[in-house]
Amino acid sequence: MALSNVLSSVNSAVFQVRPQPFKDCAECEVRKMALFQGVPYARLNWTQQYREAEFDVTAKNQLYLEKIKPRYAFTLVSGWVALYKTMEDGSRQILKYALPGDLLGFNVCRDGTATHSAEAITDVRLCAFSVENIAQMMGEQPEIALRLIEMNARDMSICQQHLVCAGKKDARARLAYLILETYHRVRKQSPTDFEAQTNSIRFPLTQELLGDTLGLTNVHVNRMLKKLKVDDLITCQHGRLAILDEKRLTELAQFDLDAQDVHPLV
Amino acid sequence: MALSNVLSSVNSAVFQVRPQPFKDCAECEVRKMALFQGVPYARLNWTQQYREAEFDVTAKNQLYLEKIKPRYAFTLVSGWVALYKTMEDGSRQILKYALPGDLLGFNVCRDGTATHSAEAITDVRLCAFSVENIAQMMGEQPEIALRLIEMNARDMSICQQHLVCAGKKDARARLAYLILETYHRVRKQSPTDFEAQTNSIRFPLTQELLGDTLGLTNVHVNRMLKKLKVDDLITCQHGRLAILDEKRLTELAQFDLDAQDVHPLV
DNA sequence: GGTCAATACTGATGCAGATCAATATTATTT
DNA sequence: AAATAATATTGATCTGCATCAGTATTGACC
Repeated sequence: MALSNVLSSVNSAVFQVRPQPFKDCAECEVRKMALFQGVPYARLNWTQQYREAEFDVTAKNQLYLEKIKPRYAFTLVSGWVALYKTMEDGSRQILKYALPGDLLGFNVCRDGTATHSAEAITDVRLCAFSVENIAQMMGEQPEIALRLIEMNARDMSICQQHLVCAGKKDARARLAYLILETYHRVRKQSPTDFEAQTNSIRFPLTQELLGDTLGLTNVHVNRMLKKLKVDDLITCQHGRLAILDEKRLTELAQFDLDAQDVHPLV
Repeated sequence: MALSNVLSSVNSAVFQVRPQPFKDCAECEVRKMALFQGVPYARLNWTQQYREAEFDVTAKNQLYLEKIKPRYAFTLVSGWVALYKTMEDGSRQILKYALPGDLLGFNVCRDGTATHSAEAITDVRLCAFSVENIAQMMGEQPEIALRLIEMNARDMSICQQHLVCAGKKDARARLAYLILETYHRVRKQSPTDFEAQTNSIRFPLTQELLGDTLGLTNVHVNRMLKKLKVDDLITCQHGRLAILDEKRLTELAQFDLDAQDVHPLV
């Protein structure tokens, strides 16, 4: 992706603020997966006050950009967001696809600028927290800090596994790994996007995005995807992906389901 | 490294318990870099009670192993530890080199088993916490939870940067990156291993270890290392590494010093 | 339904880094 | 100091994926 693409998005209107009033925390469909998971029901009017706004952002817009101070951290309510770092030559490495419940933009450089950029892959809805309020929020509610530690542990494990893929696996295994990881994450974090009948998930990732995630070219992703299809391991078309033979795919990918559910010792 | 190598280390005696009594937290040389950083001086007798033992472990022994329940989490007091995942073919991907102050073995799978293995690269000293006590410790002292979040943010950023290297950079840039990152980490976390005179650090990593970190063969690491030497960017011999031209090396590696110091929004 | 842009697909060729096979050097042990 | 093991170094060859250069298909918009 060209760098100009990123920069132009910033100058154009990125956010559409959702009409007030937005939903209460008590009615939030992702709270049980998100940062406020452990907050008792009776105290949700307390969490409420830290919510700044809800944003709806359409696909291909940037939520925040590397080297720029973000005004908000977000909980992703619905849709997919790609977090990525941009290289000097304008290409990018995708670090993670955020799914509903995930926390975005919480870690920054010492000067307050973002360490990476975030792009809406689909239309998304975001719950925004002003960066100024977060320290206070964390201090007042210890269960939030513990939940953050838990979410960090999971994210860390996922990142480490991607590193293993990049360092030690060939293109086909890496692709199979990403597919399986995504399949399991979607089932957990976005269950309405899973259809049991066909064992398939909504899958909005283009072959270029897959390449930017795996350190491969879109051309080579295409060839490996074809291999997985002709081997009757998956089907992938019209924005849906079906797992046809999870067992064989898991072996091929050296995918470890246990490592998807890592916890701190607390 | 062959898998048998790992397993044999477990069966042999791994730990030598250091003669009691061990140092107080108040005298600990790494506390200000470690998990107890924020604990007020007056309350260090409180942290004290959670420390289980001190261990001295000699180079090439394993501290804990993937898929096995560890009995302790550790703060590394001195020396270098490699954290790695083992592949089906017996090769390994090194995830991180732990340096003094780093916390080891804190994240585990749901069943309590380690997600990765840990090997002492040099002789090391460890401060051990029994896994049973950690939850209580974290609950009683909120500044410990916040410090953990901070350490997680830093580790996450480092892991993401390695992912970028593996996905987007050629062998020479990756090697240069690892060298610079290690150089800066050693200066901060193990200042006695830095010599300003020669701008050099203690560097116990073999070319095989470098390869296992970067997803390269030891043969290719050797060739790239030679390139960096003939270009007068570094010297590397007898367990020491000197940076001769940090500016050019930084450019070549696309190394970003800001990303070494990532913080949560608290 | 037609136009246009984005995405998917295919073939030919090139190269960075792996693999294989030694030899040389350095560190460790006796 | 000699023996041994570990690590480093070098050359020759091979290969997985990149690159280049298209064509085909799909989806979005008028």
